[in-house]
Amino acid sequence: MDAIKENTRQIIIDHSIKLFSQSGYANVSVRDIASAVGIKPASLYYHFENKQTLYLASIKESFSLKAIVLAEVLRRQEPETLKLKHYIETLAGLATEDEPFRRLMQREMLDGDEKRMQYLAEEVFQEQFDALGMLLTEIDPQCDPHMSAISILSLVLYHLETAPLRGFLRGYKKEHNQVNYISQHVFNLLMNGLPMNHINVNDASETA
Amino acid sequence: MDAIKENTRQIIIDHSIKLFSQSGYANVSVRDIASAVGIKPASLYYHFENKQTLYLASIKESFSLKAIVLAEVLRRQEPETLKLKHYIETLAGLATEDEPFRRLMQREMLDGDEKRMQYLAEEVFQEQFDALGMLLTEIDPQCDPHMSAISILSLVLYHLETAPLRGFLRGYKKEHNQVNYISQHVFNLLMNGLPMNHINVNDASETA
DNA sequence: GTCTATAGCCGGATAGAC
DNA sequence: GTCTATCCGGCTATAGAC
Repeated sequence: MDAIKENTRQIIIDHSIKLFSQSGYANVSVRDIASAVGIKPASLYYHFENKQTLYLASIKESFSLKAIVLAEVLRRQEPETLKLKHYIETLAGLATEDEPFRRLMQREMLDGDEKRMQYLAEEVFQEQFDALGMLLTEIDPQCDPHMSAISILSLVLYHLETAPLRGFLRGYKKEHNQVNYISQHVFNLLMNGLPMNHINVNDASETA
Repeated sequence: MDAIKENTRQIIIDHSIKLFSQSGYANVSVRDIASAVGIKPASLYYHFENKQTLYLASIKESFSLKAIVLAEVLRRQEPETLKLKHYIETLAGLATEDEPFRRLMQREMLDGDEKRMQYLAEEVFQEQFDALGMLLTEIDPQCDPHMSAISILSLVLYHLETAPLRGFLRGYKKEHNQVNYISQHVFNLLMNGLPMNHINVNDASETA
């Protein structure tokens, strides 16, 4: 183990991830970060050119760590549906245990400029997104892998994203934020849809 | 003909909604808003106590308009599955046509404090959320209405939320952001689950 | 590498004329 | 109701000592 001696630069990034994800870029000052690290603001500029550079470094770091884990799950040799189940569980686990990461993602969807989006898509997510799409195509050869992949992600992540609001909505239980409960619900939905009599489905296709 | 003369207060709110949803609370200055309206910053303080008050007024205004439309759909006398189909289409339509609204929601999930969350949950969303849950319970009496309702919302809204990133991911097509395409995909998923070795895409050819 | 000190700017908000 | 003028605090970033 040689990675024990963390340098100041890494410590700064760690604190930045936490602070930026909690409050967003504009609401975190260089003073805040320096204070959290335990140095003076001026010292920060020895390690990073400016605030924006530090922010980008934080995002990159935070994102690439998760990518590795998810890619590994998709590479396993397992039956498709089981692999999907494990993927859902892993995704829910990662998103739950690392809330800062998830919030950074949410913020990027709102505030990320084109360049950053393209960078994230191509350099970070593309590979696993394709892999997930391929898995879904194996399960259903006629599916639209792009749409279906996003649907998987949405089902898992949106539950966590809306947690602050859901807590005040009727019918809320603590289990609704637990990895197992969410995974189970999502997997069931994907396997069976909303359980119902499929007799009348065609009625619903007509439009006035 | 008395509603034609919009007062300054309303004009300020309209511009605030747009600006806040585009850039977020911290990134919009009182000067920006005043400039957009065409008045001086000081004049703004005649109509609103401070920036925070103006922000809350904007949110409330923006949210309550949508609530009415969705509630109406759920009150109709229709077969359950058809009602669900219409709800999905309406939700997708609202979220697509009013992007500022959707972005304000996203931002509230990230930055809203407890008080604001509780206010939104109880005063704005509770009623329709319950109604949607009841509809889902009719479709599947054994479902968890809270989880299932969120799943519906997630499937529709997450596609739009991730649009900026998806555009750079392989397999992306323009249709993926269209109301009909999203509605159809979500409805099919809910009816049949993932392994849809099945029916139509023919119905999607309708023009809304 | 980290500090003190400070430049220079932009933010929210107020006072008071008209 | 809207204006001009201004206060004051917080922000990013830099200069230069140690």
